[in-house]
Amino acid sequence: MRSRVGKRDRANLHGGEHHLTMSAKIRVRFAPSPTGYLHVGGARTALFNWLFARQNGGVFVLRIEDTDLDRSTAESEEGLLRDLRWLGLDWDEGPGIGGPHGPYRQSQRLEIYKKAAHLLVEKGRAYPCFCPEEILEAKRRKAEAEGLPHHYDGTCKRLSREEVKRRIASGEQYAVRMTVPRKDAVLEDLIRGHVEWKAETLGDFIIMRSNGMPVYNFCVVVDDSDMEITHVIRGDDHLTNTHRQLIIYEAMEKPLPLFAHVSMILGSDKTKLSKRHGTTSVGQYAIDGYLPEGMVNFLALLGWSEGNDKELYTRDELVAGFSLGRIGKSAAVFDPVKLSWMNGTHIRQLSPERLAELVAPVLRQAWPQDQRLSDPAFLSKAALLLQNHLEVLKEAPTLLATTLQGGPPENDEAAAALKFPGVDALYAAFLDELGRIEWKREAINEALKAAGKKTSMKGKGLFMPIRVKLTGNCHGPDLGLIIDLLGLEEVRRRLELV
RNA sequence: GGCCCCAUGGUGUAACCGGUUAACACGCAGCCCUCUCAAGGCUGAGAGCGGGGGUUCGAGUCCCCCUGGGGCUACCA
Repeated sequence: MRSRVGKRDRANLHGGEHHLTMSAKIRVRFAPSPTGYLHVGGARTALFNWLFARQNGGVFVLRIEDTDLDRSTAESEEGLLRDLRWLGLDWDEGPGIGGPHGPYRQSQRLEIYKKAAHLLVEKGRAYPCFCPEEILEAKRRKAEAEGLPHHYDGTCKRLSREEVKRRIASGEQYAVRMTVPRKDAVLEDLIRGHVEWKAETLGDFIIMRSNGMPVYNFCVVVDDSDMEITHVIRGDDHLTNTHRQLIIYEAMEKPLPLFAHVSMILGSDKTKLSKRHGTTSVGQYAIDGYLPEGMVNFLALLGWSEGNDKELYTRDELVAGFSLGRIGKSAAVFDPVKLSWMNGTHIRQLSPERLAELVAPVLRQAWPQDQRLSDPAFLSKAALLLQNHLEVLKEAPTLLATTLQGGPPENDEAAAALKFPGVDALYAAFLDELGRIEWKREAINEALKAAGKKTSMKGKGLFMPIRVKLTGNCHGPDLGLIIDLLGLEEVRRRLELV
């Protein structure tokens, strides 16, 4: 299905001005830093990249940005990969897979950055800077106090070739600084449209630290360029970084990718989404029994819409319907209530067998001793009974507790149902009917009706005593399903209990 | 402070190049279905499109200003 070309779709076509599009195969990347868990914002960025790649038969690259050695951990990286896999966002190149543009961890690409930086110095687009951090800091403070823009003053740019050579030879430590051209920068962003920065907004900035480690903005450009990324789809927080990156691209004489800056996800109070707003970790949602298809569906609609009323999507439908041009500009509030609802709709779409598979471990954890929970037929029936009641898998034990365990009336209302006149005759009649049928759902319902007829009970008077006697509760799933699940022996046991 | 981005009901979104009573979904209320609870169906309340100026016969949609929120401003990513 082709989506019609709207106002914003047209913005896509501006890509023609850039060098790296049309003929080249589409290549996108998700580049998280392994300094924590995968949060929903990152997941949504990854999803948009993945959808775009899959839709266009492109390549989805996963790159680990771990140049901050202090904060990056292996566990964090593993968690990231695990959660991405859980969401079904498989990558074509990256950790665990490899690919022609590796390595895919920045910590393993140090030589590449060094080479690139030296090349820029040789070309005169960057220069060594010997200024000690403390002095720079002091100058910055002073300028700030006076309310002036605090840009690097260019001290080391004016150094003579000989002096530079001498100081390097003498082992002096130095950073590498970009020479920022006196030229305004322009970005045609696929989502934000035309964005520009005045030249004087930016001073010469560092691309290699004096300890030899590259700086983020530099790595990104070197890697995206090296990995032949055609579309950089990333968070809004990188929009202003693009100014520096544009300058680096130009200095390196590398073709530009297209950029698409996606807005942030906010918490209920419209501030940046954080732990205090509730669960933000994708891994936690997995543990809590959300479905990846529910999560993906929900995330896709946070900032994107096909332009119609459709809200419930399968993965394939998302791949088919997605377009960068229809991503909105404004930040979106993460609404866990709607996520739960949406997850529920996806649970209802599952086959009872599939739901049984998913819910089995949760139930077994709640009742490790219950033998019935290893019987697929039993689980399937349990799933049937749960299906309209679950929003999240982990609710299953609570919902099933009274059915599985039975028990005395839970409150006065339930107790009252057991005192309806003639209930003992009803139990007996019902058990009698049950005893002579072939155990099938329709037959169970027939038996229920027949017992009602025999004892002149119907409606509440018929169902409630049996329901309460069986489960101790006057609310719950369809009574026929409960009886089918429990089986004749168990039903008999519970109904005969005095 | 400087620069950049954003702004439709409580929330997510829709409203094609400006032109019907601003639509859909979540949530909320009610009704129907029903043994109950859900699910499902239906109905309703809820925004006049952050505020103010323009442009126009006509603006949520274009322009300007303001306000609010967010981001960047580092030898963090």
